[in-house]
Amino acid sequence: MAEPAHNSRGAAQRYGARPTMKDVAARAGVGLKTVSRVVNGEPGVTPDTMQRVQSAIDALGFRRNDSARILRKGRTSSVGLVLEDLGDPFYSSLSRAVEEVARGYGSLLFTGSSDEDPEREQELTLAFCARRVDGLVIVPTSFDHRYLEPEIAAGIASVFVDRPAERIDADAVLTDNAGAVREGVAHLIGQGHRRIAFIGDQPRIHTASERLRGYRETMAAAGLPVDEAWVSMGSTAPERVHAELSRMLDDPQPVTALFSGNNRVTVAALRVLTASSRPVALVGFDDFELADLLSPAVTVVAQDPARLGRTATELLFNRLEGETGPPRRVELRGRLIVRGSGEIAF
Amino acid sequence: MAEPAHNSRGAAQRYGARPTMKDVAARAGVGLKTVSRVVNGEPGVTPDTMQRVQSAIDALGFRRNDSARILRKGRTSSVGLVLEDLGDPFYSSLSRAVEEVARGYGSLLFTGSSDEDPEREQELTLAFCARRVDGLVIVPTSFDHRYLEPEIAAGIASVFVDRPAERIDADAVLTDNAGAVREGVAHLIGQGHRRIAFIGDQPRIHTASERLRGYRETMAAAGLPVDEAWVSMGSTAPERVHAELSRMLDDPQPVTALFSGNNRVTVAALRVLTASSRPVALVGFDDFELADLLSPAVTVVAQDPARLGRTATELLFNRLEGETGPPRRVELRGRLIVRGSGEIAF
DNA sequence: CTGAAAGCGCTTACAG
DNA sequence: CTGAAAGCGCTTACAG
Repeated sequence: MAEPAHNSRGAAQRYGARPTMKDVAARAGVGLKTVSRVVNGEPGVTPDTMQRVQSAIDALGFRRNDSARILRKGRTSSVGLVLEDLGDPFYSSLSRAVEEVARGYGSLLFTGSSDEDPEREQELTLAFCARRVDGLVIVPTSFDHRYLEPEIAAGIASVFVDRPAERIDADAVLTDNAGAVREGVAHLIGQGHRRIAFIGDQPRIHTASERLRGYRETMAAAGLPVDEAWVSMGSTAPERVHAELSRMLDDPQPVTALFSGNNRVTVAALRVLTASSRPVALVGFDDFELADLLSPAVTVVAQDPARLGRTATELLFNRLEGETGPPRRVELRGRLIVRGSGEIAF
Repeated sequence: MAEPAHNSRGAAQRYGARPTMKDVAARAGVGLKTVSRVVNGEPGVTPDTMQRVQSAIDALGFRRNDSARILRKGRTSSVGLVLEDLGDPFYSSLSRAVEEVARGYGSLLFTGSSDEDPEREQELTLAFCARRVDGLVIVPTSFDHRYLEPEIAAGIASVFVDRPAERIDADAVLTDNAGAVREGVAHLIGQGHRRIAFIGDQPRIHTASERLRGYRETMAAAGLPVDEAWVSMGSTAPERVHAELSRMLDDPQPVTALFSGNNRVTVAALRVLTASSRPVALVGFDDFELADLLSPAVTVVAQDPARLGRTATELLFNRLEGETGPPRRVELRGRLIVRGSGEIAF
């Protein structure tokens, strides 16, 4: 990064311009501490003095430098949020909820996307720690969070959300993924389906493998065999989903229903199913906008991203306010929303 | 907010625990400056000394406090993003693009939602300024940005995006809203429509009034009268859109086409149109996921939120790297995407 | 009611 | 190659 420009007088142009409390004190003819009192609304200043200080503040365009304040005070009143992709609707709802709660506690929010890259997650998280955020809300992507141990020991609160921490014991707020999938798959079985496909995200992602587990358990409980050709885990890129689903549909013994492992898979699958001649039942994991307007409308197992974010952030601030006790794990239930696509009977 | 807990020894529990460079120096038996050199990878340290310092760092779990560093250096390597709603897909795409560019310049991102409340915009923006962000990217909602003048004078770069600044001269990256609407409305006229409705956001929002202007200009240019009953500006809450559109459709002389002023209006309108017995043409402002899967698929005038964010942030960093010159205004073109709903002829 | 001194944890500018 | 002193802009603890 470029350094700030300096002018010929050798003073930093950009930041040297900024008046400080010392400048205000000099102009108002008072001590530094008096300015500090006025700026922070502390009592014990004559109305007359206060007036003089305020005039100096206005004249100079002074604004307190919170970086300096933070250094002295300890608390930064900021929270870091690390997630997979700020641009994804699921995470943006979650983010907004985190923001609202943090705001209620007077905290500002740093956000960053890990892009499902463990190294990037770590880099971001530690950068937030270096800024001394009071706490972290993390949608983790890495397999080892021991890198956070010194930070946590030093007092940075952290709550994991959507997925649990790996190799450390930490607060986590999750959806009961396996349970939610069980409900969705059982629903398909209830409609008479026997050959049910499952297309999910990369198996190394905790939620993805949990959801797969829910699928397998439900099939097994119903005494239905699972042909491994019906199961596909990997990238949620549309091309891959298209290819896999097409393969399953073109089989001489095609699947008659699909459970899709997240909203990206659902959207990609919809494009294939719309083009398909044979009706195929679909239940998707995660709700999405307009699901009710498609034909057929899409049956989903919905998570509540805002609630995940809100719950996690409340937990974070409880910790910051001194709540001790062992790490907590909160599980939220998914909710089956019946709309049509999941009720296409076999 | 609660103050950090203090223990009975009177030391700050949370932050007192944190080792500093001084602690590292003491443990390694070197001077403070040597630690600083090692931490920052500066040259001129014996491998042996470096080794000793590194051991001390690891043993103590030291991480440089960037708040302190920032105070001394001037630059904070952070950017503040203020927008309407982090949870809205349009803005979350924009945010992600801002994040990517900022990351490329080594900057962290503060984000905050104004919720279309001018006071909240100002509060957030000035809070970011107090943290001494290097620059601001703002989707403005207030009618007067003179509150930013001292900050800008003091060197905080700022770029407005999606909507221009009011009452100050500042860099802005916008979509040519009126132009894009003209294209969409002309398209409807081309399909034979004469009674075309326009439902938009609150008229005090710049983009909303610009889009309305585009509608009126196109109708006028085509020599078509506009019945004021066809025009409705206000909240984009689904209930209001439902009521207004229903009113227009139930009229003895109903509208035969609708231009919807943004994605929230489009979504709300779709629910009404789906239930309508008579086919009504629709062109929406802003593209949205799955628009192509609805029946009919939805014709839109698309903006590129990621490009808006990227362009604005690039401009911001150009300024931070010393580009002077008068405020710039960049206008991006909208793009008509023909999918079906806009081609329902009269 | 008011203010001078010390210190938060770093970097800068300088000297050895 | 190494380090002591001063300072970034505030707040804290204390004295008057």
